[in-house]
Amino acid sequence: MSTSATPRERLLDAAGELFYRDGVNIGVDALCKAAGVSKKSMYQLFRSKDELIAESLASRGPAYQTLLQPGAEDDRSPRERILTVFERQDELVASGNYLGCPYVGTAVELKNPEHPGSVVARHFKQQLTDFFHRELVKAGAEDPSTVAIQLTMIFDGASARAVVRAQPLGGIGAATASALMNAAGVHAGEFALS
Amino acid sequence: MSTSATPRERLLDAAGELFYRDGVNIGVDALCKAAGVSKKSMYQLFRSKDELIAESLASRGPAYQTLLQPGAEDDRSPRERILTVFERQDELVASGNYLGCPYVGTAVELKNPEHPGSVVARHFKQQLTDFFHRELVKAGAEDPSTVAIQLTMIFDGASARAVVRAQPLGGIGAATASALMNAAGVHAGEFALS
DNA sequence: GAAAACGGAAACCGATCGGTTTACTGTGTG
DNA sequence: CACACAGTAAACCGATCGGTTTCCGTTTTC
Repeated sequence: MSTSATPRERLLDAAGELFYRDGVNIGVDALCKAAGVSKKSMYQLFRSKDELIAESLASRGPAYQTLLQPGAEDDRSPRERILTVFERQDELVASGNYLGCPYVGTAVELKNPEHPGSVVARHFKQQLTDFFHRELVKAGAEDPSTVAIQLTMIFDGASARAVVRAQPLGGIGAATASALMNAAGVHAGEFALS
Repeated sequence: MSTSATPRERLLDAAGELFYRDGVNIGVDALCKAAGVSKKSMYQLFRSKDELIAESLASRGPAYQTLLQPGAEDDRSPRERILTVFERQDELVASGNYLGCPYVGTAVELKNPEHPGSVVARHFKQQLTDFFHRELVKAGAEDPSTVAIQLTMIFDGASARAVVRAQPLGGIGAATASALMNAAGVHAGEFALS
């Protein structure tokens, strides 16, 4: 399984998994061993462990985004597309071994907002907010900027709940997002100017 | 300042601060040095570092609760009492050096829901939800159990936002809680049966 | 086929990890 | 006075930390 990809890919994959599962304090030795890569190679591919943290987070961004957000070919209503994010989060939690949003979790562990990993986390969260914002504009929401932020907060709040409770969410995220969108004038099946 | 309290109190104080500021991976040596307590004393006061993590979290619970929740003497409406929590969170973030809810943060770092520290975190979060629930019942909310959970999620979502953005929240938590309570039939100045 | 680059295994560095132990200094208490 | 107790300082333990270096085999490149 491992020797097929390049050392860089193997490292990014192993780092993404182990930093998430064990936290950013896992040792470089364990990381390299899991990736089947020597420390020498690692340190000539990445300047430091901190850079590897940031790069592994960034490299998993697109896949994580695809996992949560419906694609452009999904032509359901903006409201349903937004709720899809929360339903997929629900499934992710229910599938077990969910340890919270990797980006928020890493930012929490790093403590330092200027750490390159924290910068990546900030960027990813903004992308999620941007997705919500696009859909809310399509739905003709009154204040899409505020509601997009609120939906992101609900997403992270549901994530926090899943972590501290270590139990399935039971649809509470989608229910909350739904209630909030109702309050913001985004109703079922509604499109702007239609 | 430090030698006045007992070694146990000094340790719990230093642990509460350093585990929050630097994460639970801070070393026992640094902890004892900050507390002015020898490692020998520490290890005969606490079975292990893990136990110290849990005990320090638990010992700060009441103060943190008092910091966020209005006291019983505050006779404003349940809705206003609930919003007070989010306003105080806002102030906490604005005052700087906010690194997220200590309980959620520790649970995230520990990764293990059976860790004694995670158990304390779960208990504290339940207490916050219980506070919301009591106020919602007083206000005659339709589904107080669900809304109490949703408010807790908004609290933790706002906390996550503060961490990843490293900026003031600007009242977004209270605004979201407000919108959600409106949707749940909890309006300004409203008391049940009055 | 020679040379250069790639990359893994492992030793090595000083520092720190969680935890134990020894030695010593107070501070009462009989 | 003697004794026990509480507590600090510091050495000590094996393991691991992030990071560097040496060695050597394999692959690519001309």
